[in-house]
Amino acid sequence: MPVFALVDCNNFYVSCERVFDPALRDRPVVVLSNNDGCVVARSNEAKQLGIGMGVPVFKIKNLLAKHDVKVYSSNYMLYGDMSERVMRTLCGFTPDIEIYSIDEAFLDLAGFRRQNLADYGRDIRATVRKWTGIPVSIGIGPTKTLAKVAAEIAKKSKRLDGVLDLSDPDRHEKALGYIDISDVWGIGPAFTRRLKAAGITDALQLRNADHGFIKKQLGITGLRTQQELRGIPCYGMETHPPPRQGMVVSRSFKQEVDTLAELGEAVASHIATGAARLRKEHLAAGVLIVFVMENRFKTRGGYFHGDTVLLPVATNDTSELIGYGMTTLRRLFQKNLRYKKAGIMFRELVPARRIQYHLFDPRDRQRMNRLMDALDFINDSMGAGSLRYGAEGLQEERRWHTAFKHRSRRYTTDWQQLPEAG
DNA sequence: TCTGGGGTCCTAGGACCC
DNA sequence: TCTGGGGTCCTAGGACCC
Repeated sequence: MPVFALVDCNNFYVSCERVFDPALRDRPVVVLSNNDGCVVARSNEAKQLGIGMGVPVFKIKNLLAKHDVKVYSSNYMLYGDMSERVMRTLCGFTPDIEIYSIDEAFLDLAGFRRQNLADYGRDIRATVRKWTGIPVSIGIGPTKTLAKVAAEIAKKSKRLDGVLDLSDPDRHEKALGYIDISDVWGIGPAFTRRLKAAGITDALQLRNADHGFIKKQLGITGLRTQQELRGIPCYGMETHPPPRQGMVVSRSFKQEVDTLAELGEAVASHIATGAARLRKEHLAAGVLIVFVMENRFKTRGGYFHGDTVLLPVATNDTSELIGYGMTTLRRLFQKNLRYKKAGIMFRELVPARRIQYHLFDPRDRQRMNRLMDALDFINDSMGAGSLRYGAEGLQEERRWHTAFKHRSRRYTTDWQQLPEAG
């Protein structure tokens, strides 16, 4: 039987910014989504001001100004690099680790049962803090869902020192009573509504509810969540990530766009990004989907316009994919529409080494592979976007670009942007 | 005026077949 | 005029996660 520990970075993006700017400590700080649209991370001080997760920035402009909240655009290069450092540190404590997201990992501590697990957790927490500067909370339990519950309480409680061990079933009842139904892993807004309508408001009530009722209301997923709250594991450790099923690259625009030329640049650049990612993962796509979207808050419906291309041979060749992408976009494009977002999806992914070639394929694929290798080498060593296709556009300021008005420096991944000691 | 991006899984319903 | 039943596969939409 595994013992799950969830290690959860506190306010991760904000914590990353604080590592490199200690002046942000004890101050309200928020980090924004792409295009500086919504709040995606908040310091505890910002949470206390009532700033919600996912709130559009324009709705809280006054609040931000009034309390002098420090605002940052997303800096994914920085956060991705900090995440790697945290995960590497965790790997030193056990080989049985599942990296669940950029800021969370499950560890299997079954081999450490003879020690005091909470002590071991505190050791992990202190080490991560010392080596990376990132504060974490740790929850321990017999299922992933209970480990999540424990971490949630550990994060909020002042007395717990950031670690809570719920491996003893006698402690479940009290812990579950603290947890609002909407904070349970697997219970989102729709399930919360259904459960609250039936008078179920906390995790303890959910655990004790009639399982036939839960199955009927929430389906098999809800039932699993309930089982997990009862200490019966439905989800195991996934130490090796399953192969991905698809890949999406999309961005909304700084300003709305109404010309085919601009949309073409956006789509071509998303294809270039996605194809490079495919090559990095040694995959090729059998299907390309191109889509453009109008402003979903202004259009009554039907704001999504997409079209699918079945590729004759699975490919990760940027130039070939841009060719198909542009043909598709021309079919899709409508004059007099104002577009707010463009994107591409790759589906039917196959390992690049096992591509099924065509007898009468007109392309010299080996030659193109060598070209892509050279392209990737240059962009890896000189920075993404150093070498681009003309179709992606070359101008500095375009309406379709994404806004990042408050981005911090790439402290850890760019020699030009190292932190300076004064 | 201003509202992110990238994933997975489950389910219901339709098409199709025998 | 009567008018089955069951299996599989696919897709779209909904729900969830971070």
